[in-house]
Amino acid sequence: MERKEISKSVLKRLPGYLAYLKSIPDGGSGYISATALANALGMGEVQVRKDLAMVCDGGRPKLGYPKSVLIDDIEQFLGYDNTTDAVLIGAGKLGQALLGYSGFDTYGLNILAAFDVAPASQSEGGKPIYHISQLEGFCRTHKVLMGIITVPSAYAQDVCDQLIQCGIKAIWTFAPTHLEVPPNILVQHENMATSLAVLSMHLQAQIKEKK
Amino acid sequence: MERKEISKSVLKRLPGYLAYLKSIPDGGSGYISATALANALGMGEVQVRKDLAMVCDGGRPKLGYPKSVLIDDIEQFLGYDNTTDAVLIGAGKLGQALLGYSGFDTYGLNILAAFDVAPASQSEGGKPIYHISQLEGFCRTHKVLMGIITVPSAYAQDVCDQLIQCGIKAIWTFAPTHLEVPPNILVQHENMATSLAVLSMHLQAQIKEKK
DNA sequence: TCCAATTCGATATGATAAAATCGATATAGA
DNA sequence: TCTATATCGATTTTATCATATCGAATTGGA
Repeated sequence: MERKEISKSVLKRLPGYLAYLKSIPDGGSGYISATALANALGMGEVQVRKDLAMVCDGGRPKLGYPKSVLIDDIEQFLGYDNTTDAVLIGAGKLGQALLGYSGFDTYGLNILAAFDVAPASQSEGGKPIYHISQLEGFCRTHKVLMGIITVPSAYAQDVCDQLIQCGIKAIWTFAPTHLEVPPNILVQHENMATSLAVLSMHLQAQIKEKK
Repeated sequence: MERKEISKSVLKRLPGYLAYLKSIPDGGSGYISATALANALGMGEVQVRKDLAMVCDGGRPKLGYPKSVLIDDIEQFLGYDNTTDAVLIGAGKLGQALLGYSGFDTYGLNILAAFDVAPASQSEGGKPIYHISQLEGFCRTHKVLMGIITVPSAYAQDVCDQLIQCGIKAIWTFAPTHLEVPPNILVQHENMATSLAVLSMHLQAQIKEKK
């Protein structure tokens, strides 16, 4: 499957398909249809089919797609097959939670080490925690391209600048603040505030409705 | 400002404006223009203006919006002024990190307690951790409407069903799996997998480009 | 062998969101 | 007081995404 331009919205749905495909047992025909996937995940079947067509070819009428091939294709497309190394800045509670989470390797993410201004606990979940001053040296020698920011908002921009200085190209931030970066750097906000906004809006609507 | 139908994409941008507005010092004219906001956050000025028009009226030509009024209006719109109570299920590392995070009260979220099958540490960051069997009683007495799921994927659907049983109307889940719920329940995925997908896609493109 | 059922793939339509354009208004400075 | 300018607010245009429709293909059973 050659690589096409893909829209971000398709990209964001792919992990969902993948998780579901992996969750169903191996028995049965070994085939899965777009229709079945759509029903299971509560989506439109056309959308699923179009999404799958982006990453995989060889869907057969009446049968669907071979499950194992489909899984492989999505994983390959998402880059789960070759791991990317990352560093994490900010070894607070959230930082340590991420550092200790063992599930990232299935997504092809490997957090090499954490950095902090006060590296209290030396090693959390097998991963080392260094002083922030060692960041640049570490990134250069390991050719790290991704940085994860879990520091308070006030320091996020500082850390962000440092990471870029170290040659980082992609930043995953949990700080609820805007980060100013050059155009070739990608910033992905894990924005809890937006999620909460959506949720509380829903609750407000529900409460209002009841009156 | 009366409440209109608002699109989800607008809703998701509002916290960003709010965070920026709060971050700038109080000095100056006390006014902020949509143009200035757009430049600061790297967005189109028309979009910002339209978004603000949804939640606030009284922008004045040549000056912009009064900053303090704007902040209040957005906060009120997002429901940050009246707190919503929530329970958290799964007191693992991530669960405890969320439980101990003190920043949620600024978003109007108040996590009352956590529940787990094995409530090892009794009380994390001042919040109690109970056994899962006490969930329903607790939710009923406190009239809790929001649940936060931080259990492994395998148990997520179970927990989700229990929460709905307890009268929960909105669910915030960190488990990377699809949840089946009745139509009146809102599920908000904090989907780390999708964020990673976007990031790793960017890195792949960058690496490819360099060749 | 033939037919019905199901699914794929492509095309067309519709909805939604972003961007551009334009006139109106109020402010600041001359 | 008058004029130039910056900003708002509304309208229109464009682009993007989601949904619906239709024909082609293949399988499984009659």
